[in-house]
Amino acid sequence: MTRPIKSAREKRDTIGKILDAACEEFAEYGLAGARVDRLAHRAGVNKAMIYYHFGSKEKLYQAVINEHFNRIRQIADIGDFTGDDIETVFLGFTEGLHSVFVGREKFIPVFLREMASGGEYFTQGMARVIDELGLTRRLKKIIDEGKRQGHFRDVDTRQAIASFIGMNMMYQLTAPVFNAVWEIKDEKIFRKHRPRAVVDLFLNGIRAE
Amino acid sequence: MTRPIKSAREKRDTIGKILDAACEEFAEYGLAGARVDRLAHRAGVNKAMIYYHFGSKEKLYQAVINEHFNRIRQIADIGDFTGDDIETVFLGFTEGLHSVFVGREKFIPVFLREMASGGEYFTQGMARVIDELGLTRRLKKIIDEGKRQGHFRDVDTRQAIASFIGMNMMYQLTAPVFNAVWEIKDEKIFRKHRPRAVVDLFLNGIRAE
Amino acid sequence: MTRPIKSAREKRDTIGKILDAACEEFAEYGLAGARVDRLAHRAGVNKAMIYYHFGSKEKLYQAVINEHFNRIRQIADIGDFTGDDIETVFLGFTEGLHSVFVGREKFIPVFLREMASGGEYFTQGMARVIDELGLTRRLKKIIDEGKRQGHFRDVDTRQAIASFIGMNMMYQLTAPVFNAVWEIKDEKIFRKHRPRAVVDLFLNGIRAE
Amino acid sequence: MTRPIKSAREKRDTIGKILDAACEEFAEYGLAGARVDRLAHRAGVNKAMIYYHFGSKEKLYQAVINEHFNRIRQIADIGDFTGDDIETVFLGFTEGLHSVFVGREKFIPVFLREMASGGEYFTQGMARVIDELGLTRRLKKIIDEGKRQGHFRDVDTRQAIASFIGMNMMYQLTAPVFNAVWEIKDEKIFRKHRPRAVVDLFLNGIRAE
DNA sequence: CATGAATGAGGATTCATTCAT
DNA sequence: GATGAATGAATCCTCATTCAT
Repeated sequence: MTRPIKSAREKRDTIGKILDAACEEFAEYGLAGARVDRLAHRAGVNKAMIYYHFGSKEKLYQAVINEHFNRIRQIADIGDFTGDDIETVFLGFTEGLHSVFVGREKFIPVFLREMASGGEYFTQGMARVIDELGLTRRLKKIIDEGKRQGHFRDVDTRQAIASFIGMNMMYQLTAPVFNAVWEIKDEKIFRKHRPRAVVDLFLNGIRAE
Repeated sequence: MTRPIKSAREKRDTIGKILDAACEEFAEYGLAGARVDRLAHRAGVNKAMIYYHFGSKEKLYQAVINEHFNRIRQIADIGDFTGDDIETVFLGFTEGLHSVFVGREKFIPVFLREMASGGEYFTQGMARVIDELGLTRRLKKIIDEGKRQGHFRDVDTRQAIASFIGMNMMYQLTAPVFNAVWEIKDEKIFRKHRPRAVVDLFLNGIRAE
Repeated sequence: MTRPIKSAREKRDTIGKILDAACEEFAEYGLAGARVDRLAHRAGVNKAMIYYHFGSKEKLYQAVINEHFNRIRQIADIGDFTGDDIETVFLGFTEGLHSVFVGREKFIPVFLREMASGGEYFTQGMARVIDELGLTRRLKKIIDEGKRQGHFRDVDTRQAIASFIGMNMMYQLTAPVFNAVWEIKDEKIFRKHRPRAVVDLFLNGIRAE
Repeated sequence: MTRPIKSAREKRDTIGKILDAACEEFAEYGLAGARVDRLAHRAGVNKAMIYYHFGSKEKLYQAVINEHFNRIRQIADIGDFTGDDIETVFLGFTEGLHSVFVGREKFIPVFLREMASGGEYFTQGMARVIDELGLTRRLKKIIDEGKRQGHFRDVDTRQAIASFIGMNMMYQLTAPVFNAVWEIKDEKIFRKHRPRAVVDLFLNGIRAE
């Protein structure tokens, strides 16, 4: 006789609904501006459930961030970025960097605000995740290798990485403002062409003649 | 009997103290998280004075942003970015972009948070200021010119600009996290070398062989 | 197939565990301060069980008090306080008064708090229990008798009773504070000697020379 | 030109009103049962003022207790309890003990509940206050002296003190219940006669024949 | 009986803003 | 202009109680 127990899926439902609503709420208003009432309403759950499952607004906030870190981790193996064609390799990196927010655009404002407050927890989490993704090591290795083999000019590797990351992330993070300022009206197309444009510029920038 | 009247300098003092404290407070906590009590304490003035001079927390916030926009404007004419040497010209742009926050590092978190919330007021302000600086037009003009004269490859001008801005701004905006993630310990030196590295990479990236 | 049914003993176990935990919880925090969650945790039972068995926090509270009244009643006949030796008789009273809390020290704070709130239910319950014990009548009778027979001075009987009760109960009820204030470090010994000291003082106090 | 500043009296007014209302509220409901809303209403002040002046419900509670301690201290010198007539001396002690709550009957339930919860702060406060009053030392000294001079029997001094305190305090603290249980209907008269009755019983109890 | 989740009515506390002086 | 106190509308969080299984 099987006692019908709330399935894992149903359980996740309430918690999941809260997490989704939380990400939206925090994205729109920030931790301080988020209202638990509104958040609960958004999630369609009783306010007290938030405290039952997460303890406090802050802990819920961290849960949202953790959840995102975990999702990033799952992207980790999207490609191992190896291969003969250097262009393909860097396109791989670019895709990796872009995929961090794809499908989770809601998280971008949360990300920016965390940057703004420079929270320990977030900084460390980012460092850990990026380390796990191996981005740092792989990028460095490939560029250093290229320099040694004479394919790349003798640029400062760290500066090159900083530029590569900046080229890739900045538009993603600031698209709304960027579009307004630079009057980009065909955002979709612009986004589609972006990876190739970035890799093209970057590789030509460091390639030895 | 002389009624002691506060001098104009002293007057500005209170307002100035409030603005400075406000920038810090908003930087650390954001608009929603900022506390008028704490802000007043920081500024060393009575809380009611804030309302006397600025009317409300939000208006004070806008005053802080406006003040920053005005400072940027004053940098506008730092150089007209003309000259024969293309490298010098782009170094000029880079300096311009960097100077936006130099000496106003406290404002960066405010900036990031505004990016996050995508506030109309801020977006429009940014657009206006950048337009006034002529950054857009000048950059576009120079790149297009270069392409026409055959100095530059036939890259997508807008993508190139997006990359150039990203290279320049990203590190500035996210230095604390970036340093942690990429283990940059000599930030000062790294920052000093950054403009040259950026311009070098960018120009090599778009230059025709 | 035998359906396993909880035995009466096990049944009592849950109810008993709840009552014990309740006494502790109410003792430490009072009715208003008691938390049903914590109480359930203390008892090691599911919170809903408390409502299943007792209906509400208040009813559980009354159950705790009732249980204590019942225990007092069972002590009632510990002695019938008769006999020739007046000292033995009063020692009997003293023992009776002391036994009210012996082995139920946890109940003392509940008792004090009830005193504080002067609840009808409790006051009446106390009156009934004490009446059943016959304390009032017997004490009064013995003292009045003693006065008539010339063994006792012509003291005000009610005042004498109030003093006798006070001497007996006050230390019991306030031992922790009393010990701290009067620096009593050998509480055990002090308690052991207390009954004799009380009876000795009291009888000498009312005895005719 | 005198700037009219809120007088000390007026200042005390709000704080004083809160303290008075708090004593009542805490007396009736205890710390946990007290409601800040109701308390504020009782005091006729805005709820936020409680937090402005006291910080939290708990701190207000401590303020109430402290205030009472301070009042007790001010009674300290009501008499120096010296003189030839031993009866007068002990009447002095009795008055001292009674005066602790006279005019502050509202505080008694607070006192009882503190006894119940055995809070460090309270216990220590009581010890300190009583020490300052010199009750302990004086009582002990007088009884020991009396024993040495042969006026008193060789009773255990500490037990005698415990009895004396019990006789004096118990009725005060538990009057409502005591009256109900022992059917005391003329409380006023009973109270008036109490000090003499107590001293009479006590002195006869320890006096050498 | 037992359990984990759910609910709704509070309850403590905060905070932008205003007022009297 | 400057100050400390006052105000009222939130806002976070708790808790007794109930429900579905």
